[in-house]
Amino acid sequence: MDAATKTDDRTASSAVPSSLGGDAYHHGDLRAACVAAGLRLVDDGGVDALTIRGVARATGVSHTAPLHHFRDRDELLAAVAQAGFDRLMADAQVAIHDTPSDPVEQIRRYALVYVRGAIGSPGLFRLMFGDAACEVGVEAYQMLIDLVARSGLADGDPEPTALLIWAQVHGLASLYAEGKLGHELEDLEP
Amino acid sequence: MDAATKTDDRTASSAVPSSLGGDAYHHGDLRAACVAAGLRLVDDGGVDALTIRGVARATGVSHTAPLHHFRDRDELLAAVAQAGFDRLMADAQVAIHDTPSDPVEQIRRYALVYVRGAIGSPGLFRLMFGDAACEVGVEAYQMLIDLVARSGLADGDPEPTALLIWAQVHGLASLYAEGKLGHELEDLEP
DNA sequence: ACCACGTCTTGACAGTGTCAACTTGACACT
DNA sequence: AGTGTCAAGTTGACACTGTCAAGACGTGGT
Repeated sequence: MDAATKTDDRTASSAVPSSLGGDAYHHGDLRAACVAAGLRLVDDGGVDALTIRGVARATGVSHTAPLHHFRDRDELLAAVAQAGFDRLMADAQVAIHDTPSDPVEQIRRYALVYVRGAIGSPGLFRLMFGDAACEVGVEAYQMLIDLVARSGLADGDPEPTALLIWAQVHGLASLYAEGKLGHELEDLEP
Repeated sequence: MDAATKTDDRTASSAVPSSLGGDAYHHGDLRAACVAAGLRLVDDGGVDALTIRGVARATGVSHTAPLHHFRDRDELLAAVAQAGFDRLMADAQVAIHDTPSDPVEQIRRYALVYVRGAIGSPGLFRLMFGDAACEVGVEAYQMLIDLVARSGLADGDPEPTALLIWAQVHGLASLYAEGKLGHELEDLEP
């Protein structure tokens, strides 16, 4: 067991507004520790393995301690999904940063990050798009809209085009995450 | 309902629910009844509402009776997903039957059935594509491959083209099922 | 000093999946 | 007849989960 206690880096979700109250208390930062443990549990074990008592055990606290940071299990799931989106956005930003003058190439790299994320962490991907985490993920979509707008692929409103691209990429990623695809598209990966 | 199709395999040949008065010790066809109840539970309540004890209550048997027809909960989920695919296939067959000479139109109708199914029963759709029901659903994919092969849209192997179409349609359907889309594509529905 | 509040703990309750052992009914056989 | 086998359904139990109600701990404010 590593890093279960006192995870003191920018682990996740400092972008959350102040409505969720303070952090850094007795445990150090139990909320962030729960999210980190939740990411690990989801990665090996799927969404079902992400339980309140599971993250409590993983962080070494009692079984109801996480409930002081998440109203119920759905809120814990949403927080972990938010962390997944943060990671996705960060990866996309890194992948895009190399070619700031080629928006079409940026869209392609965005799609690659998306699909690779689904392949690498199918459980997390399924949580991000398959559960009550509805509000979350809007930023990732907005990012694609901006890319399409800058690419000139769409005349006028970029949203319909972005929607189709999103659906195409999301569909491929979903099928990969479900294991329904093998290596048909491996040649897509540069 | 389309419950009594091929669900019978080991009930001793006859065992027809003659005089299903309700007091029979042996339920007429508990397996089919569990699948039907499971479809209802999933429709209103989502995948989490589909529990062994739930279908047992809905069918009026004891809480472990379904376990004689489904090894565990996953097998129950898979059976309900299979029923969903059966319904999807039947709807697609009906929609396609009108225009046997226009494969491209058939593909369009297939996609519409797919997306409409996701909108009409998001919980069932999520179960069909979001859980351990991996093996299931191959027939629906095979059907699309056949349509593409007959349409002449692909030169040679129809599978890559079918895969892209499937991903596009599946992505749209997923986003609808998750409630991430409103009515942007309503004009697609004729 | 004191008190308040946020944090965590203990303890409990209702559901759930799943197993073991038993009972009931329907068939086949000699 | 009787007997046996076996699928189908029952009760009961165990471990696990989410969630609530009180109480204990420690830190900060006054």
